[in-house]
Amino acid sequence: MSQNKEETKKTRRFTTAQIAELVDYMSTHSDLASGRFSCAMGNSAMDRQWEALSKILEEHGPKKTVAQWKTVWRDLKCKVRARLADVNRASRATGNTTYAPPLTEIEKKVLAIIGTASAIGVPSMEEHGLEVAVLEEQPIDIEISFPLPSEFEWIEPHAESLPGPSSVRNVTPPLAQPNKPENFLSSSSKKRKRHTDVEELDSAVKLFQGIQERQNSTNKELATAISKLASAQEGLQSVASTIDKAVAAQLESNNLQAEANRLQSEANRLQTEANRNITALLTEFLLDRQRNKGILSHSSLVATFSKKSYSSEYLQTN
DNA sequence: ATCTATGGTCAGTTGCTGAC
DNA sequence: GTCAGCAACTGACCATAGAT
Repeated sequence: MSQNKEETKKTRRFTTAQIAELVDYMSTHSDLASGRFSCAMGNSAMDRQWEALSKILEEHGPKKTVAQWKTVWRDLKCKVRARLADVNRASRATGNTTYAPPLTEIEKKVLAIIGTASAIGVPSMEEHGLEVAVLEEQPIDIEISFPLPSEFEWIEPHAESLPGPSSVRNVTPPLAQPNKPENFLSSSSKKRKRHTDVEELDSAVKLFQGIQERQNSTNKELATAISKLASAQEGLQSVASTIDKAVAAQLESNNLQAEANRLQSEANRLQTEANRNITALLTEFLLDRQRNKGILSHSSLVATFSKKSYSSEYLQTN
């Protein structure tokens, strides 16, 4: 029993220094914070970053496994969202009976990170033209992303469920709501509290801006690499075209060589046949001369050739 | 080519346990 | 008593295979 208890013994608590280090690391590694790498081999790259992060965190407190640090990060994000919900709830409450302490610097940083990663998407996957909207609307987006009392809820006419992540769908309609009386939220104290919330979130947005600037720099490097790759591909296409032409020329050469070989073979055959005929004629001529006792005349030679159906033209041309 | 079902993975949430 | 640690559960997303 005690052994079983020893197996399930919890590891020592993490320190504030470790949390600060964890949040700092996540603020500069948005892909890791969101858990989604958009590049090839994304899982292995993420594992390597988690390993590197766990080694960094070991230097500031108790040692934990990568899985444990993943859980810590997940729980941290969840708690920060809950804290922000508390702050918003307190700011909306009437009667000044509820109080929620303002967000700490660490919580603001976490909010900036998860705001970029889950509320509005991963910066590395941003679309053209999205940047301005993100920077300007981020505070409002977070401000209104928690349940409002029923009298404040704005119902979209013919509202339909939208596809996409729940975090996106939870984004409530704009503050300027049509057909709603202006004085629903018009008390001065509520305005002051809201203003304070916006100021707090402004600092979080500034953190996000820093992250996004780094991301933009990375994107520029990526674009340069892609451009180099494209020029290299053009060079390869030129080489491939040259190789195609060389192959076609070689094939044509092979065809011509085959035709030449065929003609040579035909010529050899004709030459062999002519040699054979000439040999036969000479043999017969010599036998005739032997029979005529050495008497050789031009008329007898022509007669011999004529008998064998060979004309004088043939002898002249061959 | 498009649609649908299925399985895997991961984030978020909740509730309980135990360290501090 | 507080809160980190942990397990279980749920839902969203994605890739893939099979059907149409």
